[in-house]
Amino acid sequence: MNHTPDPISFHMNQSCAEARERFIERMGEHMEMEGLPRIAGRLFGLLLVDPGTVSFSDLAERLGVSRGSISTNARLLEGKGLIERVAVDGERQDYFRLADRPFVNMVRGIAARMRETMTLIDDGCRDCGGPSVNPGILATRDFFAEAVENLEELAARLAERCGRENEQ
Amino acid sequence: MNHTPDPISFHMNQSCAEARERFIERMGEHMEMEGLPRIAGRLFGLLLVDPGTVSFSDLAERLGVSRGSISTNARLLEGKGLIERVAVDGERQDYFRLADRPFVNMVRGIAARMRETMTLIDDGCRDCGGPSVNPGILATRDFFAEAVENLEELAARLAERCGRENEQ
DNA sequence: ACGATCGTTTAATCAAGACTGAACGAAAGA
DNA sequence: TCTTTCGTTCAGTCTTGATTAAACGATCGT
Repeated sequence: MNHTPDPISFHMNQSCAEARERFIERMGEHMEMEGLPRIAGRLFGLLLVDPGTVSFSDLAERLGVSRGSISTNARLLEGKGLIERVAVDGERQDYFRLADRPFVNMVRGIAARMRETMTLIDDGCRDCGGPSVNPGILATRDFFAEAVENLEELAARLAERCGRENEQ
Repeated sequence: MNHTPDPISFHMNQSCAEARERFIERMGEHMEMEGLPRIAGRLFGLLLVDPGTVSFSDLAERLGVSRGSISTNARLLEGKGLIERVAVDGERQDYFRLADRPFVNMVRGIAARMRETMTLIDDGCRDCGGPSVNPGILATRDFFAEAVENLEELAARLAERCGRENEQ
């Protein structure tokens, strides 16, 4: 208790902790911009910063939100393949950690949504294919096709790199 | 007036019109899912299937929305580089059509936003200073870097292809 | 000058969803 | 069995943002 911490490392830890907090908030804002609940983004950010597993109630406490919010948003992130729920032997609580390849799954999710858009436009091309169709719709379809291909390429590259580095 | 249309082409037009309506609505729902106003999606869908240019008030009438909504959402889509506002010589009204190089600017916009988030994370890393930057934050930063690079690559490819096809 | 028509803006309404707190059923430990 | 702790769910609150109608300034035609 009466131990004065080393001023340098104390300052380091201090600023590091602040940096982590900022990172978590930033991720919350970013994910909110992307259409997800802010709490989901903060939860993801917390698990990104925290190397180990974090318990359900720790999440609620550290993020300062209700257990209900943790339940909902954790399930959401699980569904997106960004985090994983793990059982700890002696413990009754659920624990969470980052999924194996969170960003790969994230990009794949985006690609899937875009592919949906593409097929929607594709159907439009086919059904509205009268003589007087706007040629712009064809270019649009091509764009989505290329974008989807591009994203899946990116996902593959990320997956490969991920596998090389720590074969998760 | 007393001209009975060719039954085949008449039926074509009929089903085509229905298909277009459906397409417009679906595009509205889809864009709503993507975080844009539904009207913006329907407006975009209308210009996708309709050849040529459509006037401001035609948009309002055909979509059954107020002129204010057209004003707001058309500006939004213009900002994203998806549609263009064109002046018709004899007309006072504004006319709209699909943008010449759709999506290039859109992709650039997405890339810019991601780059912004990335630099924010970067700053956070730097503030933390020491050699012991959180590995999770580093991985996130790297992911954003690669994603941004990837997007800008895609934008460049699209721009080039666009320029080849109609040398604008 | 006047009236009409254009697009924009603003205040107000309205719906969607994020978040919470309490209630609930399940499971573990006493 | 009783109590506690767990995660989920549901009703309710609250915020955000989409949409509209009306007011507005600008511009054209007369």
